[in-house]
Amino acid sequence: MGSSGRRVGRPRAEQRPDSGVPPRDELLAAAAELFTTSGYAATTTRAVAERAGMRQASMYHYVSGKEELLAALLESTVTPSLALARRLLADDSRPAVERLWELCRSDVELLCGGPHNLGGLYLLPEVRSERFAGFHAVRAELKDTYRQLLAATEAGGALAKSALDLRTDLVFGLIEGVILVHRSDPERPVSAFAEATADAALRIAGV
Amino acid sequence: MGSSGRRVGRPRAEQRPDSGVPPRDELLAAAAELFTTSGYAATTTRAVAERAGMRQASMYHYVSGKEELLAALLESTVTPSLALARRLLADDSRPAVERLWELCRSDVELLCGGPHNLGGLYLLPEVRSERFAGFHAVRAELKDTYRQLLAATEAGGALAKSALDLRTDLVFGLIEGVILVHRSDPERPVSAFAEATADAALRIAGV
DNA sequence: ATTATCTATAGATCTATAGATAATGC
DNA sequence: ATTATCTATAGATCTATAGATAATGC
Repeated sequence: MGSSGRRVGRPRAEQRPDSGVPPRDELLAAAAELFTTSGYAATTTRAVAERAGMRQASMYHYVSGKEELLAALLESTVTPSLALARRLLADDSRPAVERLWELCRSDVELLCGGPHNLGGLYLLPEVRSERFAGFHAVRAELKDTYRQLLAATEAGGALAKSALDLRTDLVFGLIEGVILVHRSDPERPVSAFAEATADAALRIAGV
Repeated sequence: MGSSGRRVGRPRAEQRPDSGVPPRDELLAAAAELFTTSGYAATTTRAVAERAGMRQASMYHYVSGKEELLAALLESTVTPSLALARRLLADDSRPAVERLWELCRSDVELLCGGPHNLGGLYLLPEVRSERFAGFHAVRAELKDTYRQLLAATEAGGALAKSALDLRTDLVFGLIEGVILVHRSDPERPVSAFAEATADAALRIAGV
């Protein structure tokens, strides 16, 4: 009954010590690593499955194909970020600048931290496809929260709509741009960098 | 003898009005468009060749394969930028802040302007490969020029090395980050955006 | 009986080469 | 003769399905 012990079904061809992680999650982790390193199109279902410890065909027992893996990974990156953004937006016990700073810091941490470079998924050309509409919707909402937080700051409240939109784009661009910085230098300690980026974001925002 | 008129060799299967552009350049343009839209791995040699008006196999008369196309495109994006950077670095008739601003502005213009989104090539995961060492070398030199210009500003001269490096990364990150901004909203007028980004870069730089 | 896996493979690619062909050049 | 192209295709994939197999569950 415990997590280890005998498992139903034919044993795997290559046995490994049971990690305790459900197979679907192992597939996701394998896909994350391979997609960010080699790209989506260049990653074969065989590579994903084998890295997750099973044969190529067995993958289809858990997912419908590569596309589902990418969709799930994308949403898992942006959803926690949006959750935090909403919490910060609602929390009026702290000044807006402070909350904006915190959102930036934590987004950089999310994009650059973690075992594999999850932010790197944003760079894949395939991501633009309509098939990932779910991800795009969440991301658009996240960006809108940046805009609202920015508007709620003292300096931000004075901006015309077009100026506010431009600053939002620049701030959001800086945050997503760190993915590229992180890609060229993955060794850099993340948390100091996240704080420095949040500082820079506020300077761009002019608040 | 003129550019139009009869051409040596078997005629193409699908004839088109002669564009006057050499076939290799047409292949490069086709590859640029397809690589940035669909990605490198997902773009087939057939798609490139056919968009350039020839059959798949004919492409090999001009290039050795896809890889050569990407290498050439990458270098063509970054080389003009480095040339300008060097000119600006040498020109001591103007204050360093002004020259840094100009470099930022013109890089954004280069990355986001142009017929196809050339900056989008930077986002391809394949670009990290050793095979594009030429591109990486030029890009590293470009980044170093940013650093030197930053160091030459009044405020920049006072920074410790580690602080200078961090600011360089942030500025360079912002500039490359505009590729992502431009990808989400390709309609935005480029030149105003380039100026706004250069302003933002100076604010990040703290100069 | 149910489940998780396996092996095998059909069908659909895609790349790069071989060899033929249809122009101009001399 | 030279050149730029073509058609055809071998060889190497890659995806997704079909059907077999080896566990546990009852």
